Amino acid sequence: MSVKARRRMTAQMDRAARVCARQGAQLTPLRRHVLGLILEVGAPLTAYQLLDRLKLTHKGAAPPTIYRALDFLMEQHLVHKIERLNAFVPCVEAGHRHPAQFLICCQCGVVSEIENRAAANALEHAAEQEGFRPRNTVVEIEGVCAACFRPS
Amino acid sequence: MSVKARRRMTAQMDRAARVCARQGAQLTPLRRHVLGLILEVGAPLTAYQLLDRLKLTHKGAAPPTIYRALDFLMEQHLVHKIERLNAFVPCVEAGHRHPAQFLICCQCGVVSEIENRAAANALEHAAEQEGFRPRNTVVEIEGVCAACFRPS
DNA sequence: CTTTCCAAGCAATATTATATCATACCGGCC
DNA sequence: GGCCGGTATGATATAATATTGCTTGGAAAG
Ligand SMILES: [Zn+2]
Ligand SMILES: [Zn+2]
Ligand SMILES: [Zn+2]
Ligand SMILES: [Zn+2]
Repeated sequence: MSVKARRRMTAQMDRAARVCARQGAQLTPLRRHVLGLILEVGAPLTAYQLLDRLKLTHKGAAPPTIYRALDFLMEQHLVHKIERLNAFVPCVEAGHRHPAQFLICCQCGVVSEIENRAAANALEHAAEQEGFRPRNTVVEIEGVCAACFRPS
Repeated sequence: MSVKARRRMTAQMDRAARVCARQGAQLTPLRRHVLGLILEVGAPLTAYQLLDRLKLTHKGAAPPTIYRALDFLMEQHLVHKIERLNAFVPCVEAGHRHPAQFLICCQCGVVSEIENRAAANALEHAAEQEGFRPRNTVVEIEGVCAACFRPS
């Protein structure tokens, strides 16, 4: 892991701590550790992949351990679940509830979160035209990322 | 099941038959039966719910039976999977590949598929801005439907 | 008739997620 | 100190979802 990446990770962790403090939520060592695993890998990880990593340092971790931590982190808007992959990624704009939009490359597996207001607005409009009140919007776009399309 | 609903179902089944014929795909009795189960219920059903129903008339059906049928039906664009629910619904515009957009009511559970070009275009645009080539776009909007919001 | 292909049967297993009950810890409070 | 209520975690079991591998049978192609 590069110095740069480590610095970014620390910044994200600090941010997470502030977010939780603001909400009166407890970012316990365990939850912090799980968030750390998600941040350091930088790729979508399934609950059981996280569990395996957690077990290395946290003997006795079991499925509920990881799922509870993930539930907490999702409630605090620190991580997202990618439904198509049953995998979890850090939120790029941690701490705010916002419509989730993901680009999922089916060649290299990279998932990137985008925040496109125009698209979010269009979707909200579409829902309202049906008399529907959106609460939680998820967009998952599978395709080929720029890097894979032009393997320069 | 009402007469009207039955007629609609027959029409959808006929359409499915035409779609498959056009593709040289075999809508076998088993696959047809599974599609029928999905059409007649009109609510999202999980694979195992479908399996239970299938077993009533098709002794010996097992998980692969239903998953294979569902895979086929999805390939033919006759049904969609709702990732958030691990459940399957008929496609309202059967037979065409198209961006999937769903409104999921968290109160009554109703899922309705919409086809909003503006939103689809906005999303495609958003992806292309990142140099991403979308292949398969899924939108799942959870919220409160008109009926539940105004329980007149 | 033989080969080929594909759907379906069948058994086992893998993966993902939750239920339940017990224990530990931390604060306020008497 | 001793108790109490709330929250986080430990521990075990089980539920729910999905896939793999191998076999069989029947129809279509050659
Ligand atoms: Zn986010
Ligand atoms: Zn890629
Ligand atoms: Zn559709
Ligand atoms: Zn509703």
